[in-house]
Amino acid sequence: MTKAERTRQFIIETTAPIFNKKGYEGTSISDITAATRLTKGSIYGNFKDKDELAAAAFDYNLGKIRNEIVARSIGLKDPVDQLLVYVDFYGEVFDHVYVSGGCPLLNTAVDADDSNPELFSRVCKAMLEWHSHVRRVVEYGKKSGVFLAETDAEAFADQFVSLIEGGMLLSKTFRNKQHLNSNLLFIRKMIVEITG
Amino acid sequence: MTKAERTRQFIIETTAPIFNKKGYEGTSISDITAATRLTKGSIYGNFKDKDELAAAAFDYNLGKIRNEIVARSIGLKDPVDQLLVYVDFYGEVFDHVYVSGGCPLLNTAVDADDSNPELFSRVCKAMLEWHSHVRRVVEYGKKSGVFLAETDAEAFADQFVSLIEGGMLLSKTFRNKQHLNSNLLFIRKMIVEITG
DNA sequence: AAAAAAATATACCAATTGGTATTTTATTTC
DNA sequence: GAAATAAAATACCAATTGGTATATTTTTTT
Repeated sequence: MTKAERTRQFIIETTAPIFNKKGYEGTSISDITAATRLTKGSIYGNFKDKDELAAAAFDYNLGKIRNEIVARSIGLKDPVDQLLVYVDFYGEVFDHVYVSGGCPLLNTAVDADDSNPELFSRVCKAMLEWHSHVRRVVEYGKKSGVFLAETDAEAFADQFVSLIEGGMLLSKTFRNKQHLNSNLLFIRKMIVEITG
Repeated sequence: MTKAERTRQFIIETTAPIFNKKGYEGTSISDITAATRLTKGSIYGNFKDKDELAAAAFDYNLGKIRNEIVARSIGLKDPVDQLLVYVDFYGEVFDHVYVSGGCPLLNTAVDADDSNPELFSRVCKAMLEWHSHVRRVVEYGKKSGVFLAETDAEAFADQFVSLIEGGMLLSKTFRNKQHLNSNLLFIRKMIVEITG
C-alpha cells in the first residue's frame, strides 16, 4: 500500500461518518479539511472533486454493512438462518450505526435523490440488491419446502426491508432502540409464520 | 387577509415543495427568490430568517397531511375504520406526494437531525403524535372488544408507521408505487388479524 | 545519497451564501 | 385623494463555497 493509497483511504474513513451525518451536499470541503487535518491541495490531489469523495464515502459506509452481512451468511444453508442474519445484525449494530449518523442507505436515499443523480443510482442499486437478496432467499425457501408455497416473496421483501428501515427511522428519531427491536421481533414472527 | 399575510402565505406555499425536495439547508435564498419571483427584501420583510421560513414550510407540508387525516377521521367510531384512514390516504396520495418530494416527515427526520435542532424537534413531535394516535386507537379497540386483548398496541404502532414510511422510501427510491401498496395491503391483513 | 516522481501545502480565484440598511413603490387609513 | 404606513426592491456586505495553479515538501526509485 503506497502513501497515496493510505491517505486516500484515511480521507474516506475519516469523512464517511461526516457525509452520513451532514449529507453529501451539506458536507463542505472545509468540514473535510478540518476533520482530516489535511489541506485542500491534498484532498484534491487524491480525489477529482467532492462528488468523487462523496461516492467513495458512501461506498465505504455501505461496504462495511455489506461485508458484515456477507461474512455472517457464509455457509448458511437454511433460509431461516439467512434471513436472521439481517435481524441479528441490525439488532446488534444499532448503537454503532446511531453514532455514525444512521443507516447510510436511508440517509442517502432521502438526500441524494434530488441533488446527486450519480449517488442516487448507487443507492438504488444497493437497495435493489438487498431487496432482491431477501426475495431470492424466500424463493429458495419455498422451493426447498422450508417456506409455505403460497408465500409472496416480493411482498415479504417489501415488508422485511420496510420494517428494518422504518425501525431505524423511528429509533433514531425517538433516540430509543426499542422501536427497531420491536420490528425485528415482528420479523421473527413473520418468518415463523411462513415456515410450514 | 392583508397583503402581507397573502404574500407570506404565497411564499410558504411556493417554497414548501422546494424545501421538501432539496432539504432545509440545501434550499438557498436564491432558490426561494427564483421560485417566488420576489426579492430578498420581500422575503426578509416577511420572515425573520431562513430558519423561520423553513419551519413554516415544514408546518405547511405536515399540516396538509394532518388536516386531511383529521377530516377523514371525523365521526368514525370503529377503530378499524380509524386505522384504515391512514391506509386509504397513503394509497391515494402517493403520486401527489411523490412529485412534491416525498413524505415531509421522512425527509425532515433524515436531514434535520444534525443541522437544525428546532426543525428536528418539530419532526419528533409530529412523529410522536402519529405513533401515539395509532397506539391509542388500538388501545381503544381493545377496550371496546373490537381488537384482541393480547394485542401489543405499542408494537402495532411501530409496525404501522414503519410499514408506511418504509413503503414510501421503497416506492420513491424504485419509482414504483407497488412497494407501498404491498405494505398497505399487509397492514390491512394485520388489522384483520388483531380483530377478534 | 541523488534524482525523479509523487504527494501535500500555499495562495489565490470567481461565484454564491445568508443577511441588512436604505430607497422606492404600493397599500391603507383618514 | 392626500397623508401615513406598510411592503417590496435595490444595492450592498462579509464570509464561505468548490476548485485551481503553483510552490514546497515527502516518498520512491535508482
